Amino acid sequence: MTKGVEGDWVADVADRVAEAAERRQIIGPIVCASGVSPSGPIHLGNLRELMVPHLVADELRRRGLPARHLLSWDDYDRLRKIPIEVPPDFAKHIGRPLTNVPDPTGEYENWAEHFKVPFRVALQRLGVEVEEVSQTDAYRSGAYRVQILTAMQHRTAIYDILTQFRTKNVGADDDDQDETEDTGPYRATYSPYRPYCRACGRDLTHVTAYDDATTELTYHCDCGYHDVLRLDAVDHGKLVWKVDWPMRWAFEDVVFEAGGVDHSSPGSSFTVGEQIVGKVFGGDSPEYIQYSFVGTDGAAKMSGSRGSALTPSEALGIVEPSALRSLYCREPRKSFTVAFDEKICNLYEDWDRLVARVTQGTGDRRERAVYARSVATASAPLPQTPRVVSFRSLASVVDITGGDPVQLLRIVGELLDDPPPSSLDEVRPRLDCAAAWVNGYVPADERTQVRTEPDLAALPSLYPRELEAINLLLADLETDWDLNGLTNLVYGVPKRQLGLPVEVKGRDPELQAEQRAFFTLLYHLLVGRETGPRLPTLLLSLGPDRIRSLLDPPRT
RNA sequence: GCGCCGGUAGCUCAAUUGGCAGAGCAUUUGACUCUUAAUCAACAGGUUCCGGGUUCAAGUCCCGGCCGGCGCACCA
Repeated sequence: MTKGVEGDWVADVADRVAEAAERRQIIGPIVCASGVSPSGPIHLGNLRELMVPHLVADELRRRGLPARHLLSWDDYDRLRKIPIEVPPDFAKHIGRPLTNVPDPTGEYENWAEHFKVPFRVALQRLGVEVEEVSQTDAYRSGAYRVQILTAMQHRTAIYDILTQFRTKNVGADDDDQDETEDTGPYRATYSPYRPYCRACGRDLTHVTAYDDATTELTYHCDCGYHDVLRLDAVDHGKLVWKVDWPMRWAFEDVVFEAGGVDHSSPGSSFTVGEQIVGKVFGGDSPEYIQYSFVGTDGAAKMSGSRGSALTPSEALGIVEPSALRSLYCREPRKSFTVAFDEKICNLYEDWDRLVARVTQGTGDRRERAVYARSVATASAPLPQTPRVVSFRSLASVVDITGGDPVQLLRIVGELLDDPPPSSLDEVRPRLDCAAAWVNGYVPADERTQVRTEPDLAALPSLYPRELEAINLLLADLETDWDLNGLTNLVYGVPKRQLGLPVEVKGRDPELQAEQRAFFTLLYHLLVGRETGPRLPTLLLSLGPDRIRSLLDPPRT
């Protein structure tokens, strides 16, 4: 057996899962399952639903144990609500399966696909390999027909299990004692199977009768339609969630699955499912761990149906895949946030520090584990930025150069040691992340905006002394066109105006005041603000022509 | 009502199977021709929420509280 990674929760869970697989005498690959409803943008919280089983499956594979990672798309779920940006007439689709609702943008074949596609791309970039199962396909093809009939046979038992956990009285208000004696009105007609109406396609249906002998199910729909289905022949509905989930455990022989806290509370789907899988489907419940929400910034939870939810694709636009993976290596029970604001710099610093410690051999066990799981999967390494420049620096450089490739290459060369980069590809993808972040997430008033036109209001009214300073600057602008030369030049101009030799150092108050005034003048004329990036860097990135056009425009 | 997570330096958080409580930012001091969240070095910073218990040893494990966050209760 190959050796896996040790020293973290993933290894512990993998131990448990491997033992369970052996105990259950599973032959063939160990199934780790994820389930996602593509009802809205699939956000960074949902990604944890994938990443936790992924890491476990990946650890099993590292140990040489075959593992499958299933992604069940809950795309046969009903459309529940429509986001504000969608045309209101989509309300008519509420109650229909997500795969039966058109994509509002018209881009993809249906509503579900619209959200699946970008998520798939993100998974691929993160090195997460899954086998997708569409619940729509599974239900419609009759794959679960036997399980549905089984559930209907045991519908009263299912009702009683559900009742056991109920704390809110719905039917008769007896006390909690005699659930099995419950004869409330719901028990007699309870159906764990919910048909989609064959007239209107929605699930506003009410099951009124079921005949065990013929498997004939009678329902009526709020649309006015009445109908009878034979469940052993017709596939036009699904099991309710709390039954559907354990059914899949049995159907797929799931050995590991993770769930959010909302599924893990008592009376919620997992605790209920644990009983149903055994009593109804004769299967085992999977090894299970719960995970907490992933937020952005301070928000502890993101709602999938709000516009503010940020997705893995959006995150991957600004965070390198390995750095993002490293976040999901944290204890699943602990919630964390992904920074889209300026804290993203800390995120990168933490990641760079971790990489440095591990590659220098000073990292501890846990750090080595996080590193190992972040930079590669059992099957392949993830792409890395070849030469590391701090994200903060890159963002700043992108900001002041406006992304100009020539300027970028030169300044990045200044930031790197030893051999200068031959191409910007050496700092990609991080450079692209920094650019995307600056352009997409930094508020306009925090960005450096170089004037596009010279300040014609200010230029003519400059004091002679200010004009002189600018002329001194422009006269020697290209004499030493590099960071050092420009540094000496900008600091030297005020010295020359004061009649001081340019070599003087030290802190003459008069000189300092003069320098400050000069800098402020330049900032006003170049970027229209009191301050800005370090002047030498700024000048370097603007280039002589641009500087001249802003400081010494051709008079007309 | 039930469940989960958290409470550690001024702030944000680390701390592996129990093993000398640690970083970043901020503060202070010094250096940098110095203006921007693109420097460097050093000093300082603690009753780990409270009360018990187990242990040679507890931030960590157990019991009981307090405070905060999130979730669940026949919706998927």
